[in-house]
Amino acid sequence: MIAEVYIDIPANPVNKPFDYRIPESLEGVVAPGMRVTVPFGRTRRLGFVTELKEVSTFKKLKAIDSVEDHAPVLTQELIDLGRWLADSILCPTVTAFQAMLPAAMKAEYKKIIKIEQPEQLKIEDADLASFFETTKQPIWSEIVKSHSELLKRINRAIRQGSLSIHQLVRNQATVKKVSVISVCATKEQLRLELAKLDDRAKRQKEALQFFIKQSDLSSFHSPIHALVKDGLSRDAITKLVDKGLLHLDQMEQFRDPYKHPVEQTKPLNLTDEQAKALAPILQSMNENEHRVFLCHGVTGSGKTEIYLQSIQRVLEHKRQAIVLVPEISLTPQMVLRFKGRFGDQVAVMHSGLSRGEKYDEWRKIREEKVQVVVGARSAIFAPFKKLGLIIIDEEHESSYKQEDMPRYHARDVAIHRAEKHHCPVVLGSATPSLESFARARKQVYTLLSLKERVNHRPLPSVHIVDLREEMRQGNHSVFSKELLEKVKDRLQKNEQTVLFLNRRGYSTFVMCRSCGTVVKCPHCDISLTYHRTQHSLRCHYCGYEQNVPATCPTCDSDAMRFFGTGTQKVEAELNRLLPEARVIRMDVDTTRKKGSHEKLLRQFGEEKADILLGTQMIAKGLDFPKVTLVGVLAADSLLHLSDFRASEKTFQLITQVSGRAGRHSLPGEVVIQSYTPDHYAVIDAARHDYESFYREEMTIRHRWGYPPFFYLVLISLTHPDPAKVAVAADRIAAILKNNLSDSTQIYGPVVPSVSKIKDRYRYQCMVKYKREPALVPVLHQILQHFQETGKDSLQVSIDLNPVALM
DNA sequence: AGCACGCCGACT
DNA sequence: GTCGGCGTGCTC
Repeated sequence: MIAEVYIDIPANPVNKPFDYRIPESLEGVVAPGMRVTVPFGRTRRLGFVTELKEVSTFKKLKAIDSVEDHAPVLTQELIDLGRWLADSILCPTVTAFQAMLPAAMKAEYKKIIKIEQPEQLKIEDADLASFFETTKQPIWSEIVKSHSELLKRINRAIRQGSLSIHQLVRNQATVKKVSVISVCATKEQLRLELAKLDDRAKRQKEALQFFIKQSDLSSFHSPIHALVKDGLSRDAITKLVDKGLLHLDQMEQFRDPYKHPVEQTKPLNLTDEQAKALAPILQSMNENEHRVFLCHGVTGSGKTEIYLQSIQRVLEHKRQAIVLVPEISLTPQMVLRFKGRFGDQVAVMHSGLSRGEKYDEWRKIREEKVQVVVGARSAIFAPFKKLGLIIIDEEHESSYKQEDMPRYHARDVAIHRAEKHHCPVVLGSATPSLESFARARKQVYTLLSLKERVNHRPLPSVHIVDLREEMRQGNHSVFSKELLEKVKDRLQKNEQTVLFLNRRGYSTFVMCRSCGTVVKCPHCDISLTYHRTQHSLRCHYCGYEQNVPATCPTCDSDAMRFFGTGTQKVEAELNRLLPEARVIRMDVDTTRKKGSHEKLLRQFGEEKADILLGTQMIAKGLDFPKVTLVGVLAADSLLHLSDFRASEKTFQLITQVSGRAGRHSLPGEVVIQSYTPDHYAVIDAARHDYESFYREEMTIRHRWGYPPFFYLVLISLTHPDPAKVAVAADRIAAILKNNLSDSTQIYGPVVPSVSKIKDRYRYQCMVKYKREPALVPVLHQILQHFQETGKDSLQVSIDLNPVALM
């Protein structure tokens, strides 16, 4: 038998299956979807078996070395999905496979130097021989790092055959094991041993007495650490194991990040609206019919309950469900809602888990120990065999699109998988993406509308504050008079406030007042942000950090001033203006440590703070009864991005943040501060009028030829040498113009607004098209010709349907 | 991605 | 003459 194998090298020239002979010893063991180690060129690599066959067009086949998995890690459906994905987003097929598996399953490659002829080596190079005698595990890469002076001599020894190099392929995935003790003796035998034991063996006697006391010895088993915790001695137990009275077993265990028992909840009564929305989803499941639903429901309209009750039906049908939630709203609160309803049938996948935990959650899915997975983007690849439903909450979120290779959109993958499984997809959002809403309008998707909050809580009243007016009246603070008054009022009433600002750090840039120089990152084309806690300037793109210059680096004047406002500055302002207020700040800087995100939210929930101040990450999912005021400090901070989705993002953000107010019995109020208070994104968000925003934005998209009216492709090039990128960009633009149809428009090459990142200069070309059959072949050709490998080379990245034009 | 092959310059 | 620079091309 012959296996087709995709080699674990994400590069163009090896992006095709390689044939390998299956040795007799592995006949019947190797199956499609398994990982194998194979000899490749002069190295050994991991590969994915995609197919078995009888004949190959190749004459001399190498044999598979070993199999890495007992059972396939990719189902047939996922293998096909990987191929489809690679084709549709132009990435190597292995990259697609890799994305479907937890990181722990990525192979680790090591080269180890082995001594073949110790005697010969001693004669030829006694020095080297003694070096290898003292190093236990001579790993090639480590020797290159710390003993590079030896390399020449090692190479010569290899040529002469006294040393050789061994390629190791290590699978990082490890299964956690626990030692379990059972008893393989009768009580009689135990009593006999007890009598025989020396008086000094006090601990062994204790242990024996413990086991004699057990009611049912034959079925007794317990992890060894539990026995130790109960006061028995580990040494005594192992002694008894040695004597053959006890038995020690290794048992596989899942690492469980959510081990606390969860109180079970029951389905809630649905409102008429909710019931009306749920019915067609259930019907579609009953009929095994693939349909895409767009559930457009205002914040607080009870979409989650609809999800939960649809999943209920999935489980009744003995099928499985995937629930995608944006990473930042995958809070413990959210997880609890699903665990509360479905208990241990739920696996959770998100970045906060350790490698091992993620691997175990994944294994629970593959081994069919769970029926539901709640997770961020990559959970869309959960290896379920009988999918009954896929839910994508907050469907408009840009985090569903992976921003680096493989650049897939979880929504597209979901729809593709659901088609294969003949099951529905439910997209949920209070602010659907224009693409999705347009499809619903065209009846490609089925629209489900929830216009009211559950229990008929009114949507919060929204006030827009004109910051220009505020400036004219001499108020240069980050707080308008109105907002500050309202915050004070909440403090007095013992209610809580959420303040939202989309910038972290203290101030966004440092400028010299006398010559206008702005301090920039030496590696990126971006101004540095001042962080007050460390009193340093930092680059939010590459992490570069430097001290604040005392004088201007250009003109040497000491007129360096801080401009722009970040969360740190707002925090300082709050402390100054309202010293009695307790403030929690949440941004990347305060939530870097594992678990701190949850900790801060818990503190706020327990009313240990009056004000929650934060960036993006507080816009979603928060549901605290005492929050009656939400302030958006700079509503237009996103509007000035040179991105056709700027208005859409602004509208979504304001709507989402506003939704945090007044979710319970106390009525909510929202204050939006803006320099462009008459922008339709601001006004429509304030009026909670999605339809109106949709109409205005669609007119603009139509006028400028943006999605959903046209499709986009963004081709980005980077190179350390600005001249080289420019040349390549020109040539690529020419190829596009020559090979694509006339109705397709090619823009660029242009230098993007951030022209350099991490010492690499950037250029971009954009393609706008409606129908373009030649597109994929032409893009393939470009990748083939221009994509180089290596660090100081031209990097070409192609983004089909980009979500951001950065 | 690695690694070898291969063809040019500056050294024991 | 050799060592070693990195351009090119292949890996079932």
